[in-house]
Amino acid sequence: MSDGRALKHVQVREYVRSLVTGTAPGSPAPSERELVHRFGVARMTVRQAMDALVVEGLLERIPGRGTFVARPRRVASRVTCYTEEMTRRGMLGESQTLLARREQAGPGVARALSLTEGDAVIHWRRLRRADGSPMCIEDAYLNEVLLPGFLQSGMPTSLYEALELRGLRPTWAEDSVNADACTLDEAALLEVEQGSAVLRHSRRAISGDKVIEVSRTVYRADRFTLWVQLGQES
Amino acid sequence: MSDGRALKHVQVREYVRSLVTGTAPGSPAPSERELVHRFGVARMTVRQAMDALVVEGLLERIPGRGTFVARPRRVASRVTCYTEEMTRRGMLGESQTLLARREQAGPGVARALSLTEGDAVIHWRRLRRADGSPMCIEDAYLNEVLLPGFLQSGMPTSLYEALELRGLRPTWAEDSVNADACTLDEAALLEVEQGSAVLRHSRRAISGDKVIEVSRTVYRADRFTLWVQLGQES
DNA sequence: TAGTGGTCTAGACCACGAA
DNA sequence: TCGTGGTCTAGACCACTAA
Repeated sequence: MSDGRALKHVQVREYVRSLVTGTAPGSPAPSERELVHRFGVARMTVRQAMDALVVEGLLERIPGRGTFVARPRRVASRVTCYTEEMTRRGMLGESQTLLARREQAGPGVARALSLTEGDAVIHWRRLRRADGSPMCIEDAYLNEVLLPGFLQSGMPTSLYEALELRGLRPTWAEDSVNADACTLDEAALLEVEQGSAVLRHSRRAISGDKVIEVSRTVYRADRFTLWVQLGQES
Repeated sequence: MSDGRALKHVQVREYVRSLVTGTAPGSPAPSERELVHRFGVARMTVRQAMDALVVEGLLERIPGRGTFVARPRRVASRVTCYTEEMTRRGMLGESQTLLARREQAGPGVARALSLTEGDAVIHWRRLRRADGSPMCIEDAYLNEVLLPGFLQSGMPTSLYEALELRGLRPTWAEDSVNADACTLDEAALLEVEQGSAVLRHSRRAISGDKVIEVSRTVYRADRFTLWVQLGQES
């Protein structure tokens, strides 16, 4: 409404959105014919606007009754990094860089990053704390070609936020998780006894067609439980 | 085309779907005007058909160029049960029921199943094998009200397939995973040493608004790695 | 310039739900 | 019976792409 240049179906869509956001699921939206009169447009235009909101999951059509605010969809877990995850848990996440350098990809990392063995990668190893105590050790490998000058620009606090600025925030990830006993070195860094239970987490983080980040993280089992929401539903 | 009673936009949609399924991403779909002539329908009807395929992720429109087969979307992990998961891994999954009975829900299970403490639940405890060796011990709790006669009808091979027959297949789940050392009892059943690393997995499986199943599973860490795909992309 | 998808009109008839 | 969404028509003009 505020922009006369806007497409009509966009005007109608945003008008309806502004009406229904915040209202309870089940609340009625304006009828299509009512919007036709209000905006002086054809009914197909109104339907185009409403279709978008239905696909978006905001509205729900019930034939013979009307259009109503849909109950919010349950949505699969978002791909987050450690910093975001700890913030979500209400803990203070800190990182201590143990290693940050350019390396030549070994066979495993090369395959995971869809590179060739020997290609340049950024290896970033961090001890991560939550509320002051050790939580995990993370080894992240990044495709250097996609991140020119990354090492020189100073390491960011949140990797994924830094990637977002470059339009490379991962929107999809392949994760694997298993249990193990920690090694002597890990025990020292995590401040637990050797052989304590740990959660090993591997990730391939992807944005578009590109594998952005590959990481292996070892979590203290006494401090960390992984949470996942699966599937997609109405 | 085979059914003259079918809605026109459905006819067009399924005709286009049959044309493009199996063809490589980037292959052109028929143009909208071509379909108008072929089916003798209005262009809006064709657009309705194509819109559905675009929303579905099968097609991709490029203004000024045409409509093309989209590259398949990466999709978040489906909610699967043990039987399906082992089949997917190419292993033979077997189960030995250790316990299957009606119980009164304790406080934890009641809350997880959105019931009241003392409500009737089905408790099903199984030792699960893969290719003959122990893989995990699973304790599943089901809302008895949703599954009348479930215990009497004989326990199914695949829980989720059985639920599907009743229209209660979980399409969404909240999972949590952590690492631990196994207890003496668990060690005996899993045929590992006491204190061996295990993966503890909890699930709340949901269909629609209803919590269908709550389970706690302890996996042998030497045999099991959990795989998860996160996010949703193009 | 010709073809494509994007937008839009001004009607129409239908099945279904509620009163 | 009346209002709702579902389907459908037969056009129109636009911006963009490719030849």
